[in-house]
Amino acid sequence: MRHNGMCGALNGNELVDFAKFTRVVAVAAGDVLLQEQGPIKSYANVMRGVLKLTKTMADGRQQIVGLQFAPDFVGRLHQDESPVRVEACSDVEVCSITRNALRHMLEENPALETKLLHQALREVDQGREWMLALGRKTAREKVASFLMMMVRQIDPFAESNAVTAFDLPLTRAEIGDFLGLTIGTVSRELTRLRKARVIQISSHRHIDILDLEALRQCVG
Amino acid sequence: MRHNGMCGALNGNELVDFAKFTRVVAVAAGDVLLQEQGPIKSYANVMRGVLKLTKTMADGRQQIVGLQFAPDFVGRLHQDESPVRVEACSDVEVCSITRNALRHMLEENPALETKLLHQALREVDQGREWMLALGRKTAREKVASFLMMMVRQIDPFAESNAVTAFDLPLTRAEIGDFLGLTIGTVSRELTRLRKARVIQISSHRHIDILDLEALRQCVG
DNA sequence: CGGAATTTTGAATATCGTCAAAGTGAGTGG
DNA sequence: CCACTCACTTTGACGATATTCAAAATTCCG
Repeated sequence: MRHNGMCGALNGNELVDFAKFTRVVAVAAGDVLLQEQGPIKSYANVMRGVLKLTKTMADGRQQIVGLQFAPDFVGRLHQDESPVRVEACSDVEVCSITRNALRHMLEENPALETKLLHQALREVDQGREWMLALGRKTAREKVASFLMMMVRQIDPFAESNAVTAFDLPLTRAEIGDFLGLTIGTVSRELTRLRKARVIQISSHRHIDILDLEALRQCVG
Repeated sequence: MRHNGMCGALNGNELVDFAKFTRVVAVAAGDVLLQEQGPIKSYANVMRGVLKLTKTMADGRQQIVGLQFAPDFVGRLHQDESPVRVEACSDVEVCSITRNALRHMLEENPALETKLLHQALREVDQGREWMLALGRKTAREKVASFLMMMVRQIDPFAESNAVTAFDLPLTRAEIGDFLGLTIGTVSRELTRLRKARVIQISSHRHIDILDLEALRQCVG
């Protein structure tokens, strides 16, 4: 069920080519892979860690418009400038490939384009899901939806009674930038969920889901 | 510069095939082409008119997550259920094609997949642009951004001093659903822009842009 | 011309933002 | 190992923006 990145479209020989053209790059938390409206010198695949895609207004207001996990493809195809800033939320490893090498691989390997189309369509769907949250959900529902998204990232088929635990890849400020809320509201709503015994929070980053069904109710 | 739909990828013979597999369908304002989570029996291209893509919550709250104009492709590829409801805002003509016929055409014609990838990437970009608006812009900025979007739909390169006029394809309620606002707030902000002599409104639907530069200032 | 639908406008309210202060935890260096 | 610092988070009081609900006005269409 889970998609498996560029490499999944390749056979033996192609994987050899792939290895020739790509290299693994370590990216530290906070490093910027692409600037908003900056040139796209290379593309990449996330191997490990979390990237955030952000858009910023002239006065500094910021919105996270996407999160990328392994094995997502990174970079805007068929465009010279990146429409978003791409920044590492955690330490990240990516598999980097130059524009030319990618173009070459696309020519050799039509299945790769199909792969990329699939990811683009998934990103469209995800974006629309979040548009509903941003436009119509309350702060409480937004925070609950975000937590549900994290749960699904761990276990797409989590049972209602499952107890899940994970570390948030984002700070409170980043969660706010993702949900269109301020840091204060995010913190208040998390506290509220904690006091309602829906979640448990350890050292700010670690979340235990105590009542997944209750969380589901909260998403609206 | 302007993209030209599925047909642009086809040569003479392929266009003949295309005509065999597709048929022009008239869709009245308010008609639903696809239900949210409904089956996708066919795909289409918008030939004329405006479609809205919406998502709805259990309690009826609604969000427009996309608008489609000619010559956009309609329908979620590689998925059996539509993630959005697709409804005609105005009387619309589409060029309809069955799933099987489209699959056949994609097999025959690799350039078509490239076309569809291009559109998907554009939709990702548009979605992200609106996520910024939904999450971070004020009501005033949202309404101004919407009007700017309409202007660009007419004339992508409108000059600062150009005087543009158009009919809104959406009701106030739909504009609200698009911007994550209530009908009242939309109306108030339009009134405000009118009183500031940035726009002029005739019979609710017709808009004259009196001061495009001022409108640009308002988008944030 | 008349009735329905849509839009505008107003008053009161709720939600979330702002600003500031206090609290917590991770990392550093003694 | 402890103390210190810095960044992040929590919490509180207050205020602004957008919502709700309702009534009046406008436009559309038969």
